[in-house]
Amino acid sequence: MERGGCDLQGPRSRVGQPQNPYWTLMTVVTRFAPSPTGYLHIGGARTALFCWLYARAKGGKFLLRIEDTDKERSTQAAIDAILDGLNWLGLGGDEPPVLQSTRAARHAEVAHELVKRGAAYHCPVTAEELQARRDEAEGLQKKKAAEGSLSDADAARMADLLKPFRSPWRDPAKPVPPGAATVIRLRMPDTRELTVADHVQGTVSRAYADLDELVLLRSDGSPTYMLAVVVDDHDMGVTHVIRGDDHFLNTFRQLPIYIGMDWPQPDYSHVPLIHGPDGKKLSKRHGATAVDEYRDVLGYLPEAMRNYLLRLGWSHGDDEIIPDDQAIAWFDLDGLNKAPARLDFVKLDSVNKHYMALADDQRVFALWSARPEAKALGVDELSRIEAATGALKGRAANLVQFSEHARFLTNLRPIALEGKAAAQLNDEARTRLSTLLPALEGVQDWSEPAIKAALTQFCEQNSISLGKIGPVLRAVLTGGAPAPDITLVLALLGRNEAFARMSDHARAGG
RNA sequence: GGUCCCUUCGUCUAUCGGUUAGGACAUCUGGUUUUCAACCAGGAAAGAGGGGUUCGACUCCCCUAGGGACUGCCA
Repeated sequence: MERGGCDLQGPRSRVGQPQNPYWTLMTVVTRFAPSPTGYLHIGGARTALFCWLYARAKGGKFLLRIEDTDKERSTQAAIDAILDGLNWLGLGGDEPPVLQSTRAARHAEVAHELVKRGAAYHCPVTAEELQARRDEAEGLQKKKAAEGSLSDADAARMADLLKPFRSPWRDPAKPVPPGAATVIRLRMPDTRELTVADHVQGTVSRAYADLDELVLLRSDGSPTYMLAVVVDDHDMGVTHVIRGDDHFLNTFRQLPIYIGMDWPQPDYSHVPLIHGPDGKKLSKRHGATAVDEYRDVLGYLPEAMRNYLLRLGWSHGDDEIIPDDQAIAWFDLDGLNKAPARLDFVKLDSVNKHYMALADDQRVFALWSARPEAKALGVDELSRIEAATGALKGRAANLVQFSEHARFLTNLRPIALEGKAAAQLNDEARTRLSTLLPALEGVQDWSEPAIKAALTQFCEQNSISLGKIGPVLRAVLTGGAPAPDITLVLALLGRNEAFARMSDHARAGG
């Protein structure tokens, strides 16, 4: 092993004096480092959750860093959207977010230090030259695909081009032409291999010879991502890097920087990406990739999202419902799965339903009232629904369904009868309904128990079961919309609305 | 093309050489019932394929197939 990698025992045996106080104290520091490309991706949210949980589980710190080194693509709006998504999920950082762009000078300083130490060198090879090399390789690949085979010369040329890049200027004896614009390039050894002991991916080795000599500092003096992550992680005292496994191979590119600077290496965990229900990498085509859609459109609760996302790729025996405190107590890196998991909205629904039922009535109502369908309603209807929230929240899997379950409380008289509800309303039923009305009119206190008592009494006096009147009542009151217990429906609608709905149909039938 | 990774019921997963391969969601059947929902009971449902190693393999090794990541002066 090339003096690095990390062992599975936790923050690596930091040989020498730890240069960072956190390591001295063995305090865990994790970070989530999104690039501001517009919104918080659901997969990123899960990664953030893992980082957050691990920090909490170990009594450490969870930090945020915005990777905005690409100024072209970074906007304040995107940064705000990501922070907003994180905050909604309750995954705010323990310190204000670090903006990577503000640290360019420090990055450059490290690049020059690496040159001084011989771990990197100035290189005048241009991006265009490199691109030409890749283009030529691609051309030969296409030729091979088209013609089935290649001449020996072409095959050799292609093999050569496909090899990891080695600049002629890596040889210290070869002086850079005076005046030439240069980048600072990382020097990769030609022999030996690097080993990473990743908590998720296991112990994986890669030959240095398979690694490109990547650019650390661009010709304009700005740092590349590969340099910036390492410097920032080091300076921020990050002990545990938990990130998407699309970065796994990048680890092998970054480790030489730690080695060149003689910095202790962090512990790595590369978690698999989330796939769509069809098993393909999650993309916009699948719908909901941005977490704000889960909140604003799909109507899920943040605690449900945390629970669901946690179970996607992590497990603790047979446990499914894992509230935050339990998650913090149980979370560990070794419970993470290696294979990508698919998003399953049906399961998310069931988890969310659980948390909706537990949630405070006022909170559920407040969340629901922010939705567009709520904004279209009048004051009476809203207060009716507010009063019904406790009875309705446990019946819906999300706020969209909550709307559906609350529909019977909105004013739509005369109620249009749907499907089975219409079938209930025959002449006999109308007549019975008409005889019921006076009995209910006698109810002084329009409350659920009083209504129930009146209904029971009515059934006894007429020697019928509730089954004879219940379905009809339900039909005229709700039109077939989902609704709870019939006495509760009467109570929730309020005396006036209930009678109005009943009268509409009682009279119509004579 | 190269390097690396992945593969247990439809889905998320348990199992860490010996189990009737367990749980959850979904699904199906039955029950309860004032529609839908909820609830209760029960059922069906899995180790990608092929070779090894072993007394014994879902577990270890190899090959194949399928999927994925990386291969930028993007992050």
